[in-house]
Amino acid sequence: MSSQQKKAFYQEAIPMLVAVDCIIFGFDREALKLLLFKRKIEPFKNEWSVIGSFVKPTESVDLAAVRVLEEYTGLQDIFMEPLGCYGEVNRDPGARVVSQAYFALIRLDEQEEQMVETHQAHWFDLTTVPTLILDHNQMVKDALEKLRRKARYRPIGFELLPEKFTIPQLKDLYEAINQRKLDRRNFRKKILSMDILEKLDEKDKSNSRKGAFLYRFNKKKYEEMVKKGVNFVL
Amino acid sequence: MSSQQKKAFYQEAIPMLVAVDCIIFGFDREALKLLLFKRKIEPFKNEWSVIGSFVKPTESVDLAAVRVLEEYTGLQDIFMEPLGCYGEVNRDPGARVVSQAYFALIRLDEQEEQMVETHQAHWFDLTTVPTLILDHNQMVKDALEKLRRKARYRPIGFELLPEKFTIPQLKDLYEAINQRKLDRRNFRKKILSMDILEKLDEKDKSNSRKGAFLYRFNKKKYEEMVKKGVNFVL
DNA sequence: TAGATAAGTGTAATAATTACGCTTATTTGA
DNA sequence: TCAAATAAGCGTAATTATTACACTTATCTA
Repeated sequence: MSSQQKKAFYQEAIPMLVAVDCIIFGFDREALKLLLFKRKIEPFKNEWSVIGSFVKPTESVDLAAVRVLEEYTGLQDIFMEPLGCYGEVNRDPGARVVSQAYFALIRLDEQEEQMVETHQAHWFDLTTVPTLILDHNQMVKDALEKLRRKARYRPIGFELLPEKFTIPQLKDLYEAINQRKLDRRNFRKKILSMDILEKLDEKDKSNSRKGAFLYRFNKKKYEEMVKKGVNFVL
Repeated sequence: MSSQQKKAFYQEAIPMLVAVDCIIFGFDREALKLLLFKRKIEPFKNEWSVIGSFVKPTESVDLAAVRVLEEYTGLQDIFMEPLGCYGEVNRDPGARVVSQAYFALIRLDEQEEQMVETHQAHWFDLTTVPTLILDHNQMVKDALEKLRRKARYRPIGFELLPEKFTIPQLKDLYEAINQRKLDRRNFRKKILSMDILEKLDEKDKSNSRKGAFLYRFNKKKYEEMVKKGVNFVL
C-alpha cells in the first residue's frame, strides 16, 4: 500500500519520531563493559550517549536496532532483546521522540575493542559510566537490572564468553553480573549438573599454573531446557 | 520548546504514528478472561481487537496507556506494565504505526463486567479468544506468556482477586494462569510460609459446606519481600 | 625440588519441595 | 435425626536441592 493511500486513514493522529537505542554490554574476561559513543548530531553533539538511530520507514523497529548495532560495531547475529519503551513527552528537546531501547551482549576480544574505537566509540567499565544525554543513564540502569534478572534463569554465557571458556571464567562472569561472590565448588557442581557444557581436551593456562579445562556450550541441550522452562538459578 | 523550534533538529528523520495497545486480563473467581472490543474506525471497523489508541503529542506513551484503560473500563490505578514494541513495517495497512503494548490485570465483579459491555466491549474466556485484527493475537499470546512468567515470582493475586479471598481461590487463580494442577496442601503451606496473608474471622461458604476462611494480602510485607528480591515460585 | 597457586573432588549439614494420609466442619437428604 | 458427602485444613515422611567447607591435584617458579 502506498504512502498516499495510507494517508486516507487515521487523519486525526499526529505522527512523531521513533528511535531505537542499544545498550551494549561486553565482557572481556574480567569485567563487564558498556559501549558508548560520542553523538554526532545536534543537540548534545559530542556528548556521550548509547548507540541509536531513528527508525526508517522501510525497516521494522527490531531491524533498525540490528542495523544500528552493525553500523557501529560491524557485528551481526548478536544476542539482542527489547528493553522497553522510553516515551516521555519532553525526553528529547530536539523533537517528540519515542525510543525503543534494546540491550545486547557481545564478547570482547581485542579485534572488536579496536574496531569500535574507530567510530568515536569507547568501552567503559560499568563502574565508571559517565553522564549520558537524555534518559540514557536510566536506560543503562534498567538494562543492567534486566541483565541481572535474566542471568538468574538463563546461562547468559553463550553470548558473553568466547566459544571455548573455562568454568572459573564462567563463574567470574556471573560474579560480575550479580556483583557478589559465588562458591567456586558449588558453582561448578551446579553448572555441570545442568548438562549443557561439553568438556574439551584443552586447558587454558592463562590464569593458573595448573590450568583449567576448556568447555563449550551444547546449544542443543540448552535450547531444550529453555523450552521446558527449567530454572537455571545460579 | 515549541514545535517550530524542534523542527530545526532531526530534519532527515521521518515521523510515524505511535499507538498503545492494552491486553487486559480479568479473573472472575473461576477463569481467566480477556477484554476485547469492537473497533470503531476503519480499516477493520467492527472487528475484534484489544483496546488501544494513538499517542497524543501532549502525553507520554505510558500515560496514553493509562488513559485508554480508563476510557474503556472507567478504572484507574490498575496494575499495568509494558509488554513490548510491535514495529513491523506493514503491521497496519492503515499507516506505518509502531505500537507499544501493555498488559493489565483487573479483578472482575459484576459491576465492571456490565460497565464494559456499554463500550461495545466484551470479556472473553481465554480458551475462546476470536481472531483479532493486525498482530493482536500475537500480542495476547505474548502477554499470556509474560503473565505466566511473572506469576512465578510474584503473588499476582493482589491485582486479580477481590480484597478478601480464600486460599483455595488463590490456588484456582494460579492454576488458571499456569494451566496445571497444584497440590492443595503444599500450596497452602507455601503461601502461608511467605507471611504475606492476614487471616480474617470470616468464612466464605460459596464453594463448600465447611467454608473456607477469608484472607487479605498484607501489602507492606509483600513490598518488602519484592524489594529483597525473594522468589515466590509457586 | 620445595613452595605457591588456582583447579578440581568429595561430603556432611541444612533447607526446600513433593507426595499423600488423616481429621474437621458443614450441608443435604434418607 | 443422623449418615453420607465434600471441600477445607493439618501433619509428616521421603526426596531433592542448597550451602559450607576440607582436602587433593597439576603445574610453574625460584
